[in-house]
Amino acid sequence: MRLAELSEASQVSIATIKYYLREGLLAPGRRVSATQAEYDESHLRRLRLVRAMIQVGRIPVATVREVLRQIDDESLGRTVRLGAALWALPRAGDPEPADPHVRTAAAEIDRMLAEVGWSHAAELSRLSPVYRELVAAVASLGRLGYPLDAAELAPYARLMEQTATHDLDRMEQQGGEVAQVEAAVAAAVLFEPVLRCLRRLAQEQEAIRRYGL
Amino acid sequence: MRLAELSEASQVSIATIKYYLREGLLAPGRRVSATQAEYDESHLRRLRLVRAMIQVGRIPVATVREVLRQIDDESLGRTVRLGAALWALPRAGDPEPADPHVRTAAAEIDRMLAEVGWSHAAELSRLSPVYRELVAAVASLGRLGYPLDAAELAPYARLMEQTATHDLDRMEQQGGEVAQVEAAVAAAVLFEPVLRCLRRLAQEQEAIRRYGL
DNA sequence: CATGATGGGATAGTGGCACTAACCAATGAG
DNA sequence: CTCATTGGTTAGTGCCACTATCCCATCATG
Repeated sequence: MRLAELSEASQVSIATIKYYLREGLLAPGRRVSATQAEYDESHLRRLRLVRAMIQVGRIPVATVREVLRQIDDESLGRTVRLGAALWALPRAGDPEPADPHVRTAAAEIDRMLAEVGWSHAAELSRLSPVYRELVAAVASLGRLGYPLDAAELAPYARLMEQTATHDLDRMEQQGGEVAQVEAAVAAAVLFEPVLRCLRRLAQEQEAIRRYGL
Repeated sequence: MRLAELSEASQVSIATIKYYLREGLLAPGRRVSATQAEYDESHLRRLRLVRAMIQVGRIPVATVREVLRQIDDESLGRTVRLGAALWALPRAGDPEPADPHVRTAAAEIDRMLAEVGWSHAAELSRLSPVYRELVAAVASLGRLGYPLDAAELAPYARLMEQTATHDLDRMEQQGGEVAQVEAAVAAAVLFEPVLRCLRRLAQEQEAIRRYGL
């Protein structure tokens, strides 16, 4: 497959593919000669993943590069690679630890972690960028006047635990290690719009059920 | 409260507040005189909502304006106002109906709606921009090689149904109508990062549980 | 009353980011 | 031979959320 064909198959313009090559989001093709390069299915798959992360997941190019670096790091085992790829994802700034809203948010989240039984890995969790992002999100809700305590967070956490089980089940159906980690990233990133839409549809349904049309 | 005080209380720069006033995201203050204006708690609350929507929810300014217009539309009842505000939120482009991935995605979603019992409002659902966004999201997953069928969507839908119940319970705890609709928007928009983080934490937990550290 | 701060209004500029267009010399296919 | 394609490079575009600056009519204070 040449560049033009890759562009045709992926519906991504040649200029954009060149840009991705430049930015290191796509491995260079196998050089057939000094001015010809051959691309294969793996390039097409990777290109689609990149597009999906950027367009559907709205992930900045620099972050995508970082995630891909983890996916392709052969020196890591599956779990670590998966974790590393997921840890590379968050894009929110860290919370300000002096802010009182942040302090109460962190305290409630810790209580919630204990409540749902994730506390055996609470130390690990606190290291995770996801944890800090969660603190920031809960704090900003508190600042807005919608405080969330451990009791309110816990049921949501349990529901997300169930979705996570589904997610990993789906991941395990994939073949190779790279494909599995790619599937996990896809699940983490691309599934989010799906869940978001399902939740809003469910909200509409529930509102209709409660208050009529 | 004068502009400088509003800026101080909200930690939003005067220039930015002026920008929001210009863009119609914030009602002008009560004019005390030709060159003085007075702002109150409602301005502060609204300003915080706007900031949260833009910074946490990454919602474009034009969309925020549209959502606020619905929130403030006194001529609508609560349910309609809520629906209108939520319908104003989506920002993804409509799917291309000719695309085969889109067609299968739509078919599976319709089967899923029937399966989870939302079909009594399926016609309404299909009108909703959320529905079209869902179709686009599922289609793009399919294009990436991760097809989702009705059987896989349904459990997620049921889980989101449970979160939606929680959401509306929380909303009903709010006092006035505007506050309730604002709370619903906050739930729809600002809760998403919280859910996203919880899901990723849960994925980490589950990965550790399955594969060890 | 003098003076410095504050207000609204307006306009132009900034910085980040994801492309996008254009050009180039080398090369390969028909 | 001739024309299309390649990788590489550079500069430009368009959007968007601010941000900075100016203007000058007030207003608060001494």
